[in-house]
Amino acid sequence: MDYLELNERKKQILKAVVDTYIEKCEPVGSKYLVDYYNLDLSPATIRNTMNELEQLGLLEQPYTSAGRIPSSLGYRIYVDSLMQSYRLTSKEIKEINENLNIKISRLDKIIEQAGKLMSALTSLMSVSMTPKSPSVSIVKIDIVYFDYNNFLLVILTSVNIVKTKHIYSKTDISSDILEHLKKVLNNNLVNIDINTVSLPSILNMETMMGNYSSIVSPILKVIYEAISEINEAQIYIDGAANLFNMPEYHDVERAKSLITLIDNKEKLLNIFSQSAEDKLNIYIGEENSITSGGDSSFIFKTFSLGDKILGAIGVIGPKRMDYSKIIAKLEYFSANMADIIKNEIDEKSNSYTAIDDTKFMQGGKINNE
Amino acid sequence: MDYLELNERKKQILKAVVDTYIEKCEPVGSKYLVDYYNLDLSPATIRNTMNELEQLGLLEQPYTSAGRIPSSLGYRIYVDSLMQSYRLTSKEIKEINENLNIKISRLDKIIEQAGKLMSALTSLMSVSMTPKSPSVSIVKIDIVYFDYNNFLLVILTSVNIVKTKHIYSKTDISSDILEHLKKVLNNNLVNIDINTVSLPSILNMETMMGNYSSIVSPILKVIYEAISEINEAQIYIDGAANLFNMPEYHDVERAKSLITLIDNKEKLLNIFSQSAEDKLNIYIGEENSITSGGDSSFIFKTFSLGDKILGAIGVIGPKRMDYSKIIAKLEYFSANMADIIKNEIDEKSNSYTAIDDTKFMQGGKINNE
DNA sequence: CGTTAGCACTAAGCACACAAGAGTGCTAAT
DNA sequence: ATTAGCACTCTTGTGTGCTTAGTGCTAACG
Repeated sequence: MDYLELNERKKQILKAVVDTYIEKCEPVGSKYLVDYYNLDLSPATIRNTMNELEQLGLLEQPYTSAGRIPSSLGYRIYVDSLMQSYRLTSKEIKEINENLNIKISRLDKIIEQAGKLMSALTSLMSVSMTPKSPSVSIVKIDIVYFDYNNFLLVILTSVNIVKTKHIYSKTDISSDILEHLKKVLNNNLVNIDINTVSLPSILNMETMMGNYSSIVSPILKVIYEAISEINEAQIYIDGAANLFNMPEYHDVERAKSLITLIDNKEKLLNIFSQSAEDKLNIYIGEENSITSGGDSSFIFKTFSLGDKILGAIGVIGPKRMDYSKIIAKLEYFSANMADIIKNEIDEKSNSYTAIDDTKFMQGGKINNE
Repeated sequence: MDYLELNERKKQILKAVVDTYIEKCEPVGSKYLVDYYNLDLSPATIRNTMNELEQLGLLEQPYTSAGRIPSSLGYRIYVDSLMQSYRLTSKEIKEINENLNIKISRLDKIIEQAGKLMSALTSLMSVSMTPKSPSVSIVKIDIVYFDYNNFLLVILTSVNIVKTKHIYSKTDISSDILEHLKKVLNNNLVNIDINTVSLPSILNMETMMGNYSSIVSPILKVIYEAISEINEAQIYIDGAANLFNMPEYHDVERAKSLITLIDNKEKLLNIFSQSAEDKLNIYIGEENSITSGGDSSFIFKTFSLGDKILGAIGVIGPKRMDYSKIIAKLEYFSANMADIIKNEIDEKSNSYTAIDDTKFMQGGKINNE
């Protein structure tokens, strides 16, 4: 089904139906269009056209002699070709800007916060994601010494991710051995693509450690783990409760299918990862696999600083969502996220910024020396 | 209303009503009790007793001439005094144990995973929390040097939390200054209660840095931030979709009130923090403030290793939940979490374990030296 | 020939009545 | 003190008819 096959009247009526349905969430009848759009046509003519649009698979009828609602394909044509792009009002921009003045500096927290804001702005459920970079290399490896048995592995990567991991060793390890290990690690792991690091290649380094190879072997495994975990993305969902304000999710089954995403984010991760960067991604109804019934749409966009992808943000809601408005907000958001983050760096703490991280050791017996 | 004021028959009937209602989720009538419990009484007698129990505020009638359902107070008496404690079957224990064999080592991930397991086991929504220690001190502070402008602050605490935070400085900082700063920090911050660290006390150290005070001043602010963030607890919610399987949450408003918790975890944090440690905490209906209508109950328990609290885990669901079974599982869980975590330390990676942590620097211009 | 008026038709929504069923409270008998 | 019996209450389900929104079709119209 192509947009070009539609004559002007069909386009006009399809657009009118979608616009109206987005607003009212009720099947749209011919009379309504006559009353509220100046089409200069009689209801009968509109009915005929609607019928043809139904034949084309762009409109649907919930039951005989009800009004029409758009099909997924109908929404698709609408989004691709018919919809007017919405211009944010200055009031809306002001509202966003006021809230974008985020007072935190961790990228993951910023992204989480952005998600919260996005769901508040759209009254939908928002999904935001920290970056998952396709090719990352290690810039530097360090090991911080706590005592003979406890260390902190620090890995700095080319995408400015700092990965830290606590290492606990039952056998004592002297700082000499550690220094040696550090050198070997930096010589062998720096500047190569993380995805090419294999367990054997890591264990190769064991032999380079000569006498210490057996002591160091388990540490290397931990390092391998840390490296493989660097690309783990984080997904935040917010505004789930918003769903219940929309009539389509008063049906418990539908609501459930979206709430399930909160527990199981893999699906979202898949969609995110197989989607285009820096482009608006729109999945309508059955076009995405996130909902069983195919009643929901998912729109998102990545945002970046320079050539670095910083994350992605989007919303999930009923097929009947106000695409143009949401797209406008999403575009504004992604365009400005980079600036916000940049500003943070400059303003925060008199030219200082910090990305922090807290984790727990599991009862390792760490003593002050 | 005290349990002791009830005679044997009242207790028996109250228990029977609660048990039945938990199972059936339908008002319980006198005839049902006669048929399924050998009370050796006629329906009429039971009706009289039920009436008295209603006067006492332990039972409620949805409408004239319906059966009875327990009130919050009724559940309370039931939970405190009437309920038989449930013994997990060997099959159930086996099921738990199989799933408790968690293959990860980060405490926060373990707790998240435990939450997932708990919700799967109970078919309710689970809530789990990482520890929030009342008194923590710093054991060691380190600063890892990346280049003249980028460092990683590492703080090791007495509760084995490793807090890391990236520091970016516009002005170059030599490793000499950094070494000096490290000494000052360790001399002044180690071994004192974190809650007593104030911003002025941190800025006092500025003067100790002599000539460098102005350069170091912003870094100290970041350090203060890091310290104040150490006690941040993390809350995980899982199994939200389970709610929709229960008739009480087919009412959208009720479901909404619980789903809201996912977006706004403060409420849960409050309840967690004002509750007893190492004791089972049970909040029935209006006894908690998490739901507007007071239709839900919240049960949780902290778990610890030695005298260290490792976290808390619990479930939220309808007042009509199978208290005895859930309590049994929660107890088993909290009793065994410490062991699991301990085992992890021993088994993982040939006597090594690691707690990791990944975060992002926001476009700081970090270069390999 | 495209457009429209007119009309028959369909299905949902709503109100209403009515019967069945579940379970009560009360009273009088045991 | 307990219970059988009965009237009463309220929910639930079903069936009926009316109304309403909106259709599809046909025949007339410019």
